[in-house]
Amino acid sequence: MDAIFEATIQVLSSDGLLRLNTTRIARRAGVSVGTLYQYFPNKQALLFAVMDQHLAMLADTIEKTCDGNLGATVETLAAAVVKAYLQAKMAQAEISPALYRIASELDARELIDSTVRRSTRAIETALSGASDGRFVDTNLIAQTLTAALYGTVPAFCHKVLSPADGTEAERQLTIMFRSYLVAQQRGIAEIR
Amino acid sequence: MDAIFEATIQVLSSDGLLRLNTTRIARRAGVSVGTLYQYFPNKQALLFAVMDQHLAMLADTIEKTCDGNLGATVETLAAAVVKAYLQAKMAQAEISPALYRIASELDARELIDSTVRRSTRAIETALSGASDGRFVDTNLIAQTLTAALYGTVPAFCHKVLSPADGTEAERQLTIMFRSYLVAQQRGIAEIR
Amino acid sequence: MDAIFEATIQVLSSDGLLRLNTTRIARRAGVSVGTLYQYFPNKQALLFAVMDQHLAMLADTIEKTCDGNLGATVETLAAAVVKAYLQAKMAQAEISPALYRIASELDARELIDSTVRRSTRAIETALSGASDGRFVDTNLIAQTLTAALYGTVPAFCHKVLSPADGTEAERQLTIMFRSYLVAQQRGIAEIR
Amino acid sequence: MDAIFEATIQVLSSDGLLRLNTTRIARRAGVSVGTLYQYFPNKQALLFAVMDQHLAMLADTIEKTCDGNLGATVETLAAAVVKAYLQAKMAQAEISPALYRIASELDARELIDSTVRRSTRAIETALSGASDGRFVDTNLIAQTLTAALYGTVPAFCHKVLSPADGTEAERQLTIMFRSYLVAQQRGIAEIR
DNA sequence: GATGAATGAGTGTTCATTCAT
DNA sequence: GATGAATGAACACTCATTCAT
Repeated sequence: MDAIFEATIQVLSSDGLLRLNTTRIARRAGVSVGTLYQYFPNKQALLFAVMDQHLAMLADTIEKTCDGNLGATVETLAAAVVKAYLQAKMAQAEISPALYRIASELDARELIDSTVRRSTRAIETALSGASDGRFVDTNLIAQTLTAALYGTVPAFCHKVLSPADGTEAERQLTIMFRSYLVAQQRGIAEIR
Repeated sequence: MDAIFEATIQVLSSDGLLRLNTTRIARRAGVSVGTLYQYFPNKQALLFAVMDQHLAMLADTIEKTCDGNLGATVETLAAAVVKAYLQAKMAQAEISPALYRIASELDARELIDSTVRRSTRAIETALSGASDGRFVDTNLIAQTLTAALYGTVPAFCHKVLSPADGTEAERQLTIMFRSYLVAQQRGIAEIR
Repeated sequence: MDAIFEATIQVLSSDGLLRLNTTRIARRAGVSVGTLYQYFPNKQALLFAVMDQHLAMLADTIEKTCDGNLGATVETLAAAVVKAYLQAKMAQAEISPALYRIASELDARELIDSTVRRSTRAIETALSGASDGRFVDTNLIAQTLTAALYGTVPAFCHKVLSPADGTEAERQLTIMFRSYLVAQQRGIAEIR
Repeated sequence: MDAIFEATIQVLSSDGLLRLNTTRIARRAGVSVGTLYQYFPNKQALLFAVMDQHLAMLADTIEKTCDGNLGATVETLAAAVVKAYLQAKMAQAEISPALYRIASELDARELIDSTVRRSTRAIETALSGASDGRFVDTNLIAQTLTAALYGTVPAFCHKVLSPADGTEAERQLTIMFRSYLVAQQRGIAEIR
């Protein structure tokens, strides 16, 4: 069962999306196709489940980080979120690129949206509760950060996956997010 | 020929990746499968060509924008790049999501990398030549901006595609890039 | 055990021949597949047994009716056989169409032949012992009646299943059989 | 194309319903599966088409015979219909039993009903126009004859298929139908 | 004796690709 | 150069049957 999850990732990573078929997954998992179909009604459902698990983990990570930084400064928050997200990604380094290949295969739109919405909400809440926070449109800012986070990291992917570059990526993203948030605060100040 | 390109995009948009087969593409293009195979050695090559066209256009856009802003301030540059990239994306609004679906299908890694590299180089050159520029690691900054640009926009995709939200996305991204660049400049100042 | 028989009929009636699989039968019968296979060596044997039961019942019905009408006139006999057969069929109205679907699935040829032979023999005996009987080829006539009986009723099937039409079918078949037998008797008379 | 029709019948006859799969049909027809699927959208459609062809031929036969015997006596009509139907069946001796196996596989109900209805209507018209005809309920009688014809012959099937027995079967059925019709006419006379 | 998870051969169907016309 | 019928390998999925518990 978990073996099937694991096998799906492995096959996807090593053989690619085109060679990802139920027989191969089953063989790699050390079971028969029949067994696979006893646990998942069809291929789509399996891929969906794998996606779901990964995305839920990412959203959890961000939520926990945000919850743990209520009352902190926005700079601290930005650093914490970037760090947590990157760590989560790197912990599943092999899975991640594979999943981006699945995502399109069938309608993960809903799934992704829900993950993004959870993260956006968590970040928004954290920004609202920041010790030094004050933003005109907290929701918009949260959306922007989420998009940048979820989008930029995969774009960085091959670089990010090696520890050294991961650290560098974290530094740059943190600087970017921090300066963006500060700019938005200053924006308010300027408006006043 | 261009009809085939066009048809590929259309089929992908309307029927999805799963129903994207050569017969359908040929029919939509108003030619026979045989004809299709006279222009492209195989399906992969066709998809590759379609991808290539789109990515080359994006890289061209960024290069032109960078070339056109040599000597400008980094703030002007940031705004110009964001604006140009978004405009290019929105001009091909229908194509874009379709292509992200293709990208995984076959090894577009190389193709994407080359596009990203072209853009990174162009941005790097522009930053070096900026009237107010001075950065410790211009290349790293250019990489970060490119990743954020190429990654964040698709993540924003469904929002970005409507003109109104497109404008908002542009504003936020511009703010983010500007503040990031300024922060990096200040970083140098602080180091001194 | 009887539950399995019952379940087979039910599944066949409600889900159709294509969805008739051992797992479904077992579940409907409230037992496990394993249990099913402890009573029947394979699916074929199960279907065979179900068929057998039904056909044996039909043959029994005809035999009993024939035995009970030894010495009666051929007209009485004809009426009695038609009535008995129709009653037996209608008593198992739901089963009957289902079984005709099974029949082809596996070699029920032998089974059906044996049933038909039993019925033919019973009818032949009854005709020979009829108070007013005298036929040139009793066996041929018995065969014809059996074929007409076993064949026509299913052909009538959807109509026959409603009581009203059942009565009408009975009337017509009785008339047909009676007049056929009388014609055969008259044939002998004419030959003399 | 006709080769596929032919192959379907052959496979059905020689290998049985259970071994009737598209691959086998294609191979026997001397084409590839792909070709088969270029002419028939799916297996069901193929079987349906084969059924349709056969049933339409039977209904045609009966209609033509009835049309050709307008104004004849009911006795002549009965003999003609039985003869024509048997000839049609025997001409396709191999097909016939095979098709009865298909019939149940999927919803041929409609198809069969339509054939039966066509035949019933033709017989009814012929009875109405018979030179010596006069029946209380022509439709009911036509229905009964159709059911007896369509039902009894297959029940006779293995016997009917050899010429000698075919002749005997024809004699008996003719006697049965003739006497049935005469009995119905007499019924009217008696009522008067 | 009962269970039901595991098996894997077998099925219907699709689709990239070829090649005779 | 254009065509599109033909191909057949490959896939998702089913289900009769087994066997360890």
